[in-house]
Amino acid sequence: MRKNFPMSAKLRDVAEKAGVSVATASRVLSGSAEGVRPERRQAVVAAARELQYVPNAHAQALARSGTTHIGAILHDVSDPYFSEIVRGLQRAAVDAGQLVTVCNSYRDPERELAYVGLLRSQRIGALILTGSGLDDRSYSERLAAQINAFASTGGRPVFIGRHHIAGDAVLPDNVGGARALARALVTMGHRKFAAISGPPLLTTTRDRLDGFKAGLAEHGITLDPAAIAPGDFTREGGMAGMAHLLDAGPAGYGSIASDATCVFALNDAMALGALRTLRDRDIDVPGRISLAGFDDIPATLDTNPTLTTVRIPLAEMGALAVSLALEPPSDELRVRHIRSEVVLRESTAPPAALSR
Amino acid sequence: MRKNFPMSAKLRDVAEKAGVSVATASRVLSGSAEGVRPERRQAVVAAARELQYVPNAHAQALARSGTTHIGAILHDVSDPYFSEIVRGLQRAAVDAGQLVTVCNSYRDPERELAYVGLLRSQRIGALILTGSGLDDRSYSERLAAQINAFASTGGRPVFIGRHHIAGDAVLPDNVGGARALARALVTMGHRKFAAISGPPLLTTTRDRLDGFKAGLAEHGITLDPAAIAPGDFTREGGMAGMAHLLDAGPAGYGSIASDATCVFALNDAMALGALRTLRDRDIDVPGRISLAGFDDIPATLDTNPTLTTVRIPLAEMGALAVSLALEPPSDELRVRHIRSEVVLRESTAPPAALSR
DNA sequence: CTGAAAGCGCTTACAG
DNA sequence: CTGAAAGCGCTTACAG
Repeated sequence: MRKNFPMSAKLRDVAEKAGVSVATASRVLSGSAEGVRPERRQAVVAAARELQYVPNAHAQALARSGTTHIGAILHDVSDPYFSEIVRGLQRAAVDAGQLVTVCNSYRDPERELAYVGLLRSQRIGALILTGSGLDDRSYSERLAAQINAFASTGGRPVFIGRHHIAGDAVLPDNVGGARALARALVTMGHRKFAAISGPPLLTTTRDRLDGFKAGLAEHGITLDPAAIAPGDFTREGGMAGMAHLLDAGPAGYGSIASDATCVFALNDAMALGALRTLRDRDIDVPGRISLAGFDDIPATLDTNPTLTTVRIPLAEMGALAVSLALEPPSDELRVRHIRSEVVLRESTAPPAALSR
Repeated sequence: MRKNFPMSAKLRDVAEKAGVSVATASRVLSGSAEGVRPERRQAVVAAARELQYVPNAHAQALARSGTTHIGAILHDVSDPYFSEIVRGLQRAAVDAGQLVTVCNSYRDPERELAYVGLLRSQRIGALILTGSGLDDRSYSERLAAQINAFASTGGRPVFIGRHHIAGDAVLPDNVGGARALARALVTMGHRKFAAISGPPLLTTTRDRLDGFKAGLAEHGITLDPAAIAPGDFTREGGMAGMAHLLDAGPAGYGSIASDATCVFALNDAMALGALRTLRDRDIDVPGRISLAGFDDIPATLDTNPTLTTVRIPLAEMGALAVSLALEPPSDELRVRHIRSEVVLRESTAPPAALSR
């Protein structure tokens, strides 16, 4: 590509114009040495400006064997959960003088693996793998092989979210957050629950569901498996999940609306969808049914009612991952546990039976 | 960086292991030639896999003088407007086998300029400048100089949004959309309007405001300058803008609430903020005041009431920009005009005086 | 303080 | 079909 175009000015052009050697030009332009006579320095700077010189980063990367590029692989930048993480990641990366290449895997393991290879070939210094791990043996092993190869050549992989692979990681407290949420809802007076789940193999799904069940169990409450609708962490999934609960419902009850008083959607995107379905059917939230999500994405403040959720500091997690990746490597695994926090808003209230 | 680490396998290693020359190894691995004897081909492939060989993209870029990388500079990926554009951009880029590096300028001209340089040095093949232009002479000239330098070496710049710089562009119809919105609102019965504006120098702000005024003017209605609150295209700006309108209001009226029946927030993010302020003050929307935004970001469906807005196909714009950038260069300027469309939802209704 | 030269890891005419 | 060699545009010991 770009075959028959005038090439952009190169270091040699600058050096010639300034009447110095390329070595000297390189020294002043990449600042690696301050020991250049002021007059020459200025000549070089002037020549570079005049020629609109921009160094060829590839040549630099090759000569230095290293880049100032970070790679990030995540589900989808336009998903608010990830876009918040990316925000923090970008901020921290820029502060450290790093550029970041963002790749959307759409939760496709093959695509993720392919991106790891692509980013490795870019000789990125660090790779942030954002998003849930997968309870899949073969996938984990293949990913681990790639990641280890990357790390063995000095690359710095960092995971955000629980994976079945040893490595530096930033781990949100999905279990603890969901447990705390369950406790809060029980304290509020709820006894019968339903849930809208996430993709079955994601560790995030499992952790949040396990945590929630554990919180209920503390009060002797169990979550009827029939009251767990399948979901996929999207708004549409939340709509469908809620419809599933309302229409099919736990066997014998006809509909959860006549039974459960509170629904836990495993993430906010689905909670937004669930809220939409409830509203379309004129089911009052929280009057007739309470609804809670997880993540605390910005949109939770714009719904009416505002959404009860579990806050995890997404942007901070992104920034933290970058700083982990940029710290000098160490022999021991670095894992940062991120506290989550229940945020009670308008979508949850004591069940009608109590408030009557 | 990565100094005392075992280097990753290089082509020479693969070639040795396979018992062929690096030329041959290169040919089979980069597929540039199918004319390699099957047995050797297989040996090379096997060796590459065994060594976990990943080509060094920098060496390739240098040897080929070209990359498969696209750069994009935009305000902020976590802003839903841009995150939608990025989604489309990513999709189209990946389909074309391109990686994309996303840079957040935060609307800082200096930062934007710096990124253009950085991306040029990465020898990206195309650069997508996303976001509004700026009515600023000095900025436009400096940016134009950089862009022209990029283009003159075969780079493909594409603008999304109106800039004061000649170049291929994807242009949403801000003027027409705002005009159509004004018409629709007048048809609905509104006669007195207020607005929450955007950053003053952005062409987007100007276009939307001009279009809106033009639409009102068709019906002999003028927008009182005092009824235009300053804003900044953020949710917080929308909250403040609405508060400004409610508290200060046009001189002589005390508050727009007692005068205007409809508020136009120049983008959806601000409309969300405005809605929040109205709700906090128990002002019914659309009962007492109608509210409209612009962009049709996904969140407009999750508010209650849902938000009237002007839809511009953000993801498609991103994809279109990529395809413009990837088309073979041409001598004439390519400009794609993107139609916008008024979407009436629950936040607008005939003014109370009419419906009474 | 400065320059000539080797080397970073590939690709690609050019011969054979 | 295959290999030796030049070249992509830098950086950086190594001499001076």
